[in-house]
Amino acid sequence: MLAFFDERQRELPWRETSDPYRILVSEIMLQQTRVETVVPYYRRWMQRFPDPASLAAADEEEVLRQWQGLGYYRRARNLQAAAREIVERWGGNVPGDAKALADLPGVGAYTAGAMASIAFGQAVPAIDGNVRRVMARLLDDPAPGAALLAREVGRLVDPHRPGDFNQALMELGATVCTPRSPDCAACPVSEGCRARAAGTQGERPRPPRKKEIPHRVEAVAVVVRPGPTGWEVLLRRRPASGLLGGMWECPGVDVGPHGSEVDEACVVEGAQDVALRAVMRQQPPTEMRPPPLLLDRVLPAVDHLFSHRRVTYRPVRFHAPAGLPASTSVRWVGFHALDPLPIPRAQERILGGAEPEEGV
DNA sequence: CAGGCGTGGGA
DNA sequence: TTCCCAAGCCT
Repeated sequence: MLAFFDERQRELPWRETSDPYRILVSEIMLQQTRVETVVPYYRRWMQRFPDPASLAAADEEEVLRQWQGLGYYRRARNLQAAAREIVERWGGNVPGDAKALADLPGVGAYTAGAMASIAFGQAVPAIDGNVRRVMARLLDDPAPGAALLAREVGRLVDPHRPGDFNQALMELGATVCTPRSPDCAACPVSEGCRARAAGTQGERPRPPRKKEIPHRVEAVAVVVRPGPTGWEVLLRRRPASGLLGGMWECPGVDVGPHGSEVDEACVVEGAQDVALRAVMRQQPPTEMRPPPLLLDRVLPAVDHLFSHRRVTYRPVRFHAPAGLPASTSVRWVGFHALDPLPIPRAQERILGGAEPEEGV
């Protein structure tokens, strides 16, 4: 495995350093995310947040902005929380103790093992999806449990080069022992592979049963108004927890399952309703009258697939008068001043086709 | 332990 | 188009 790694490992930016912080950032970014996707994010991140102190001191909004497009945004919040813990509790140095690592927010069994072995040279296993698949095939076990995997990999890990060994196992899974059509001819350990001997490598590990993902329709209010430098749009910030936590978006509301009787009138009504709610929030409840929102037009639908649900956004554009106030969770932002705000992909697509053509 | 939690790329 | 993911973690 070590010879395989020495010969076949890919050149990756986080393999050019021994800085535990940099390795931590790469591990968090790589959770459920492709290497090719991570590389540019990693480079930009290291430019902006080169050490735990700079990350700890940053505005959370900028942290999320740097993460924009990577997905699973809780990782970004957790990473900043981890940086703050590293600064305050560990003097700015990532702790090398496996227990202390696992206590950091966003660091679970895999990441703690990866950090302990790769960054600190400890002979512990690091079991991710690749390793699970490789071991399931080597053992010809359709569903190896966590305890068995930890035991077996822990027994195999090289005490002199634990980090390289763990990465070799992952690299093998990523480039040779792939989920579909594994290249057994190129595998350095195919002779000891029980699934290969039995011809069952295509069935290991057993694929998990897939669940039906719900498809919802969401009415979206694109409320625009003339501003000093062009059109502005009303955005609200999502709650810190849950889907797209802390990201900014046009106000939207679920109006039912896709395929049901969701007609255009229903969409317009839902959008207007949620727009008014966003504008009215944090208003003096007494003399505030609902502001006039002029229906402009229904914009093209945007279909988006999340990890666990599918959403068809039905944006409707309204014009609002000047002078409506903002708050901590509601802002008016120029279409050409969206840069600093963390905005999810689907919202980018909605906003991309939402700016009025006419001048102010 | 099941389910929530993003995104983009390849088959 | 549709499906399957890809270096998991948290509740």
